[in-house]
Parts: sequence; C-alpha cells; structure tokens
Amino acid sequence: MDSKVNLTPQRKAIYDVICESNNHPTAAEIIENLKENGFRFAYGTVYNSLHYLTEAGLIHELKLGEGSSRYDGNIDEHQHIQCEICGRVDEVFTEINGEWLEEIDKETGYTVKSHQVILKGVCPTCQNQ
Amino acid sequence: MDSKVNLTPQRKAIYDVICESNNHPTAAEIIENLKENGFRFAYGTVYNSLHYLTEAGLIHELKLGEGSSRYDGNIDEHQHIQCEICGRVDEVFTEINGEWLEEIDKETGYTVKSHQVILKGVCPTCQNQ
DNA sequence: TATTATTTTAGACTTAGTCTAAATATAGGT
DNA sequence: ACCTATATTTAGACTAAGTCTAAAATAATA
Ligand SMILES: [Mn+2]
Ligand SMILES: [Mn+2]
Ligand SMILES: [Zn+2]
Ligand SMILES: [Zn+2]
Repeated sequence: MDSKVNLTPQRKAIYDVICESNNHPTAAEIIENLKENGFRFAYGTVYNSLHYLTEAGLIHELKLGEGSSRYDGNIDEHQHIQCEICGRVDEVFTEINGEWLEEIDKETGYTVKSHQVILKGVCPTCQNQ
Repeated sequence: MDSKVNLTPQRKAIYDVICESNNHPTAAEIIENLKENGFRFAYGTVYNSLHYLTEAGLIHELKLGEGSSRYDGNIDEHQHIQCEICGRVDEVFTEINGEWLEEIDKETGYTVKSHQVILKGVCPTCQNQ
C-alpha cells in the first residue's frame, strides 16, 4: 500500500483553504486566501501541492475553459454550472443518464473513462438585475 | 443587418485550414499548416481571425482543458471525446437528453444557456496496443 | 550522528495568447 | 481619380498561468 498521504503543513493549509471556500477557488485565489491567513508559500509549492492533493484524490481540478484551473474539495461525483455574468460556479448533482454513456461507447468505439459536463447560464442573483 | 461577414484573404485561408483538417486543430497547428501552404501571417492576425470567425459563427472554439484551444469547422450541434493516450479528438453526435437540462434548471435556479460535454477515453487505435 | 530521501524555496523560464502603434488595405463621397 | 474614414494586418512588446531547476531546509532511516 502506498496510499499513505503525506500532509505537510503547506499541503494541509492549502487543502483547508479549498475545503473552507465554497467557491471553487483558483490558484491565485488560494494564494490570496493563504496570505490573509498569514501563510506565504512559494508559488511553486502551491502548484506542487495542488497536484499532489489532486493526485492523492483529496481534491479535484476543474478546467472550465477559463484561463486558470479551479479546485474543488467536494470529491463526490457531481458536475458544475457557471454564471456567464458573475462567473460563480455552482454544483449540479443531477447525474447524466448512464445509458447515454453506453451509447457513446457504441457510437465512437472509444472506451469511455470519464465525462465532464460544463453548463453555462445565468445564476439566480444575476437574473434579478 | 450587420450579418455581413468580411472574409479577408487571411481569414479565408485560416477558415479553409480548419475546415480541411479533420483534427480540431490548435492555433499552433493552424499556423504550421498555413506555413506549409505558403502563408505566413502575423501571430496576432491568426488569433484575431480565429476570434472573428468564432464570433461570426463560422467555426467553434473548443476548450477541452488542455493548454490551448482547438477549432472546429463543423458547427452542427455535437460533442467531443478525446483519447487520453494519443490526444486525438473525435465527434460525438448522440445528443444529451433534453429532460436532463430542464432538471438542472430546476435544481440550480440557473437559466441554462449552453452545455458542453467533454468525454475522455481510449480510442480504437490505442486500444490495440 | 551520518546518510538518504522528501519537500520547500526563489527565481528563471515557457507557453499561449493579448495588446499596441504603425503600416496597409478597403470603402464611400466628391 | 482623389481625399477621407474605417477596417485589417503586421511586428514585436507584453501578460497570465504555470513549469522547471538547483540549492536550502525538513524529515526519515541506519
Ligand atoms: Mn464542485
Ligand atoms: Mn467537432
Ligand atoms: Zn451570476
Ligand atoms: Zn488514441
């Protein structure tokens, strides 16, 4: 077993910021947040830690097609929807139909390993403006 | 009506490269391909043209979570699947269930405007290796 | 303690793309 | 055709996000 996770103080602090945020923060936002909590880690350490935590399965990296990745402490299977106006990212727990994925297997000949749905729309707050 | 598209020689050449490719090429690949055809446009012109063509609805920009965008001359509604091993991108025409999208509307309170499904897997060629 | 492996650090570097100001090209009015 | 206004292209400087490297600091092992 090599599933032992080595949570150094840096990794722990970064993990905590991600879990306590409800915002799917970017690396830049994480660094800013760390600064507010009195931490100042090297740039490389933050990225290194984000990779480590992702690799260890403790967080997920979200690539929503913006310039930068976002990070998610919720590792339960779910998808995301992003507001076109304010940019906030919310959770979507209604899962896509499993039959659909099998269909793709047949259609393309690929062995499907994963899928990601990125929804865009207007959030409730931005609708009232 | 301002729907008049101004296809300058540069834009036309870039559009042709995208349409003749069956590969969802990146900007870098488009530039390389142009070079092979004897064109050498400024870097900025290529990106400017890609935006223009996208804005005009002649092509689609694909953000699959790699470093760089890909471009697609097929503007019919479809999704994509990418091979984890060789990186090739193939079309998926089986559309996602419309009910699913309505469900999301209800679940999140968002007005859903668009959705993109990114599938990852192993392509037929890479399976035989 | 001495040796080895792991992690962090600062800062140089890379990649993909944007921005800017000048040069060209195009279109419209006379 | 000539002048003017608008649109486009160009070269190259610049930016944002992230990677890489080599040395220093920590931690683990003998
Ligand atoms: Mn999430
Ligand atoms: Mn396509
Ligand atoms: Zn919003
Ligand atoms: Zn493949």
